[in-house]
Amino acid sequence: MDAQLDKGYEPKDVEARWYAYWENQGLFRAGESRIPRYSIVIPPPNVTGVLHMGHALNNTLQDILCRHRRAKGDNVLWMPGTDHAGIATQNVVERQLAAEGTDRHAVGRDAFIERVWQWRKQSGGAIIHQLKRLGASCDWERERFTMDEGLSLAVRKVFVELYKAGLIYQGDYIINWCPRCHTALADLEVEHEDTQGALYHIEYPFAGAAGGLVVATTRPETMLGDTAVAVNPEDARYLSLPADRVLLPLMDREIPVIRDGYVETGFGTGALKVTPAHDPNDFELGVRHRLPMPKVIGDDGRMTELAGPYAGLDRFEARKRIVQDLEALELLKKVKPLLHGVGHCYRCKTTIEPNLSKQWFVKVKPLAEKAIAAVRDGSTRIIPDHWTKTYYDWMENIRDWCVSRQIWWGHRIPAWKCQDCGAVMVEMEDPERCNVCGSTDIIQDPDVLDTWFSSALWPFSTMGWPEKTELLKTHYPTSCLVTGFDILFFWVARMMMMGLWFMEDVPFKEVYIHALVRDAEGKKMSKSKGNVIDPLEVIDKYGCDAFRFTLAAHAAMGRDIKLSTERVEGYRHFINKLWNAARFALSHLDGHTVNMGQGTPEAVFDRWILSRLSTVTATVEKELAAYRFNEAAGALYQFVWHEVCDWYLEAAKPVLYNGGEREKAMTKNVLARAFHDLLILLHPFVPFVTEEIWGRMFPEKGSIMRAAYPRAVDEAAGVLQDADAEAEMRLVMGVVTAVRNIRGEMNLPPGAWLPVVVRPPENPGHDAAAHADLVKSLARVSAYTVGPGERPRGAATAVAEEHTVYVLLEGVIDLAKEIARLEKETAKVEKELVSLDKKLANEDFLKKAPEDVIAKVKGQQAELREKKERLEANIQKVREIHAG
RNA sequence: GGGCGGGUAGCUCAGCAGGGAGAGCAUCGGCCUUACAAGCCGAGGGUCACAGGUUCAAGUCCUGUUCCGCCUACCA
Repeated sequence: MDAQLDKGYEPKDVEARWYAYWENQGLFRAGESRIPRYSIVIPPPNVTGVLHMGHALNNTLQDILCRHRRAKGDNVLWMPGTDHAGIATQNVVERQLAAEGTDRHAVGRDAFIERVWQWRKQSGGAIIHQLKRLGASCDWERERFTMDEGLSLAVRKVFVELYKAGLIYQGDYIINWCPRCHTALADLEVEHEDTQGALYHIEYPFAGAAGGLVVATTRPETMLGDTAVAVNPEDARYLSLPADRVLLPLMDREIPVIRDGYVETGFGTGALKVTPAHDPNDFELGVRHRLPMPKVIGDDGRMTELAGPYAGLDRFEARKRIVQDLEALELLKKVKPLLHGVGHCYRCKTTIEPNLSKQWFVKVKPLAEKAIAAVRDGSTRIIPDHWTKTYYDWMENIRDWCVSRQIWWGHRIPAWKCQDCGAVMVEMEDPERCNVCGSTDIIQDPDVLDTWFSSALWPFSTMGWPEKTELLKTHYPTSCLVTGFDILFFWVARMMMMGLWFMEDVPFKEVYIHALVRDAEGKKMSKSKGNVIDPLEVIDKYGCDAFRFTLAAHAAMGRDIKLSTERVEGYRHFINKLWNAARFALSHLDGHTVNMGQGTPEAVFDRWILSRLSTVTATVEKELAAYRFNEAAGALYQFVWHEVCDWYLEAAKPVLYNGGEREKAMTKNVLARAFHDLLILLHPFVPFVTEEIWGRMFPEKGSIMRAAYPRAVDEAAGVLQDADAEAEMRLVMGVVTAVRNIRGEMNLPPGAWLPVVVRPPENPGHDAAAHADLVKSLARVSAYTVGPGERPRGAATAVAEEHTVYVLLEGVIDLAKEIARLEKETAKVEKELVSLDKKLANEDFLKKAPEDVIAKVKGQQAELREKKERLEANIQKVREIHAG
């Protein structure tokens, strides 16, 4: 491998090459040891899915955690896979069939399912490849699919056991029906959207009396299925009515007027038409008042034969016709525009039809109780904490979960019904005859289970449950779940319930809920808005590492990420900066036998960078442990760019170029050590570029993934921070910055070498002269004099770290300009000083504030006073010269 | 209706346990200084949404107001 680096970092081939290498070397494989172990199960993307920003963020964060723990020596399992996405996948294949001019009914159930498997084989794995492009270090050899044999067995066992425990039942209830997908949906799967509709006021004439009751509805077409009109028993308007029955218009059917406290007197007319088969509340009323429940809207969204003259019409067409007909009969009294929430299918956006139907339900209360308790007692911690409340709210108000779906692709419900005696059998083994009457005329329920039913088992079904596998023993419960809040209820809550019930332990110790990725304007990305940014395009254009670092750097807790490609571009600069720093380092390290552990560094900048390195190591550790990815990324960014590149490399240059052999070797050791540790720290965030640099810099060491993680604290040496080195460097940097500042403000030619004189305070903590060479090279100083004495003539002045810095400019200096500059600086100091003086003049402050705070403020005050005095003295001097 | 999050520099956002307001980008000035112009060196820029309160001290804690976003809910 060539040790020289190209001038710019070219991610493309680097990424492909290293990913293949990692995979081939088995570096993502989970090991056997139990302790310490770290495990995460991936939120399985839909098998139909393509990688979007949500996936990219989600998996980048998981990868950072996993690579970090792996580097620290933990046995890491990152379990990958996909779910079978029942409805979505079926839709895909049905579209294929439609294109061929056929449909699933013509093809038949078995052949259709065969087609789905075929599709999955050909194009179902797309997202897995895309996750690899992202650098995800999943243990791919363990990849699972919710329709795999083992996971299907788990689903069956769970269904059978819950059924036998009385926690799964079948019944006729109102469910959410998608007429397009032709299936029931769970309450969660309905998206409510405010829609501009209308409130139609319709008169139902009294039976055998004049006048009528006016009801108000947003869905006039449901009136065909009305079996009552309800009013509030307290409603003064309706206390006595001319008749207790009304005539249902258009249907010529008499229906009763019932009285029920559910009806709001304030809404509409206070009279509610009751359609038990097509509205959840009406259904409740229907049950309470024993009303008939005719279905007038069929499963295909068309009116049924019970809809009389409207039979066969599409539900929306029927609405129009009914409104027209009512108008003609002069029974339509009013139409008022109304903005109201309308449910839509989360898969196809079709308007949901509440429909009476026989479905399977999970009785979730008993499961939810355990799930609530586990979070309350801290067995599982939700981060950030405020989601805990949302979790409780939902769990505490949970309603039974409709799990049957009228589609073909999914886990078939293991229930058989005897056609002779009606007995229902739910068993692990397919029954051959009725276990009550012995009849062989038994039929399996045609429905399949909600995909989320199988996803709920993911943390243990992927590890081989119901077998008691080694993997389960080692890695369940998992350490952490990383996910977006959009599936907190769909998935997280349900995993908690199932995990606790079947494994008798939580599925994960911690749940980290991350933000949503939005577009630059803060809008949710969606295909229909056309504002989606394709992660793969971003990776192609800017490189995977730049993209990952952008995501990590913006993954602040509890806040959404507004992503734009400009930002990624900015972080590409960072990657390039790192690359070029490494290029520089390599040009000096190449051929040098590095003894990183040998010798004690002497040069102040060497000691300083190692001290800073230990600080950033500790910071990364602390922030990652708290899921503050942005803080960890920010600390690394700051360190690489503004400490290593801006100061360390520049400080090291004179030695590296012109130093003696011994000091050169020492600095090279430190340079190598700094990169060694830094690359390891950065690797979880930017795996590719770090591995590439590592390979060139330490070719004998193999993959960076096998390297020993740096320590923030050394057991033997204790704290690795070097306070003296840091203080000395602060002084050097202060003087250098002061000189540069003067150079800039006075518009001096940047190339010019300037003489500088430094007047130290009476008791300087460190000798400013000690690092004269450093100051000279960093600030382009020709002659550097430190010591007491008069103010030099014709000098520009600055104060740094209690030292007065004079840049000698005799002959060139514009004295008026210098006075202005110093006055500006003084004003700044004064402003700060005023607030400190005020604070210290306050007796309450002195009495009540903690001592360390007072000491700190006093110190600051003294420092600023000193600085102010020095500045003022110099203004005075310059004035004298100016005047004279 | 209920809940949650947010309003800090021109933009995007940090600010974790109250103690001298920060970063990146953008802007302005100066530089092709032998790792990097995807760069270097400087500079300017904020009534921390508004109003009260607690405190020696509030961007940070409390109350209210307002605006924005999201989730949730059976007023047809």
